[in-house]
Amino acid sequence: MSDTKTMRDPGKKAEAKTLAGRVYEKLREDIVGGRLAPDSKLKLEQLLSDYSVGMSPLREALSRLVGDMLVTSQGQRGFRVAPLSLAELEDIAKTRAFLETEALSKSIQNGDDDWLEALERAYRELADSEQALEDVDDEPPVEIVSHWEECNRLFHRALLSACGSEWLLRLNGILNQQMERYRRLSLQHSRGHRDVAGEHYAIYRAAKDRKILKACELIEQHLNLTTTEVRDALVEMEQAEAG
Amino acid sequence: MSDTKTMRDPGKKAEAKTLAGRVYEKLREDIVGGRLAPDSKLKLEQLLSDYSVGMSPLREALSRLVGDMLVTSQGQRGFRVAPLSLAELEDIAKTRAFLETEALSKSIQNGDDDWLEALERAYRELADSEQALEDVDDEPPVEIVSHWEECNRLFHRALLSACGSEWLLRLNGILNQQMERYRRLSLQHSRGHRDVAGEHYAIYRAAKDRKILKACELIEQHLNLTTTEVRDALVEMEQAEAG
DNA sequence: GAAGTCAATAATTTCGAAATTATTATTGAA
DNA sequence: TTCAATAATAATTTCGAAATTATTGACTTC
Repeated sequence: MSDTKTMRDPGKKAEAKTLAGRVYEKLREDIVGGRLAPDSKLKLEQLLSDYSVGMSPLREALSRLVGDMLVTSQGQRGFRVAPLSLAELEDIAKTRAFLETEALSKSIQNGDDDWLEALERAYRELADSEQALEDVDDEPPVEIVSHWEECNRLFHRALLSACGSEWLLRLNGILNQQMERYRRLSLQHSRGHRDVAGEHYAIYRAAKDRKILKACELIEQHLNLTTTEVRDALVEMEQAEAG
Repeated sequence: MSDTKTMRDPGKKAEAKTLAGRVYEKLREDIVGGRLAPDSKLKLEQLLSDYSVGMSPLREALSRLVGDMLVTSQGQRGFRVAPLSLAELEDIAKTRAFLETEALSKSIQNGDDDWLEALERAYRELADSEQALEDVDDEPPVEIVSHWEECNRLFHRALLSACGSEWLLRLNGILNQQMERYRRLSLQHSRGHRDVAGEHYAIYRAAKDRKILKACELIEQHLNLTTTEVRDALVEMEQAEAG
């Protein structure tokens, strides 16, 4: 029987112990996953029953989300889900590319054998989950998709993990979370004309071979392709709304 | 009589309307200003009476500070002021220089006449406040120092304001706030062998003349000098503690 | 009819005590 | 004496209702 108290999995963050922490995570997932619509009002009474908690942990969770810029609050007028916009997408994408190429470059420079080993493991897990996605015909079940998203996140993390700057990673993480909102939004509109697995492999090889410039170019291209997909989806949605 | 409702001063953020917001600002100032010692425990009962508020706004303020990385919280064990360390100082300094040079470069590229005008105003205010600092003999009164800090912040803001990326500014702002904690700490130990006013003038001129590379070099040097001062002060303090 | 005032309603914000959890002190056994 | 278990204490966390503030709609006035 595994003891959860001693299971300090360093990769996965331990499940929050306080109610406030758990609500924070649930709310964040619901915002990033799009179940709470961008710019929609967050009515406290509604949330109280939806998440089955009292006022204090709920407000605490919302306050933390304000810090993450996933929720906005205007004094005495409650909370809203942070809005999405084309302009902000461009901004987030550019800034993220800037941070991520820097981190990748430093990571390849500094990364030791342990880093390479962890990178290989992360890549293989990602490749496996991408294979699993290929193997299903139509709509992949959420479980598979959700596992791929986890692997994808961990692969990117592994790539940058040796950059030597906790703050660079942290700031990039904030942007990742923002970008993830946009990406999830565009999942339905995805046309699937992209070889994401191939892109990942190329990045992995360049990093493994310590080709800094090549790896940075590839990851920038990788991010840009995602951005383009999201942008198209967003434009389409805004046109659908207007028309 | 001036109507505060219509006074939307865009530079200064309007005073928070809720109790939670005001406590947040007070707490933040007390942490950045060093009145709450790094790594010290934040006892709720103490804070309740110190800031004369109830539990809810206090916890809300603390939660937001956790998001700003000025406070840490470990589930069921309360809050602590985020610790300071030499290693983190280096990290923050490097990351900040990276973001700030990028933002300055973009700002000079994009900045129009309005930007230049605002920059000139900000510089002149800063220069005035630096003159005021020169004019007093011994310990300058807190009022003067505090005004200089405001001007300094606004000058740096004006420099970067045309960079075209809200997120770059926001992330840099987070790092500024962190750096400010360290800088305040080192104020007592400052040896005054620095011509900060001269540095500011040089940066201002380079930006005004659109010399991108020169301006970036100067601001990087400017930040590095501050970092060195802070580092020396920190080492000295740690030695004093150990000895 | 438009604009402003004022009550009624609905929402957010705040309080203080109850419940839960960590920490310390004490006791008993090896 | 040391260690483990347990009781006492101190702290954090949570609840639900009271207080405050915004919003809505009816009503009067210009």
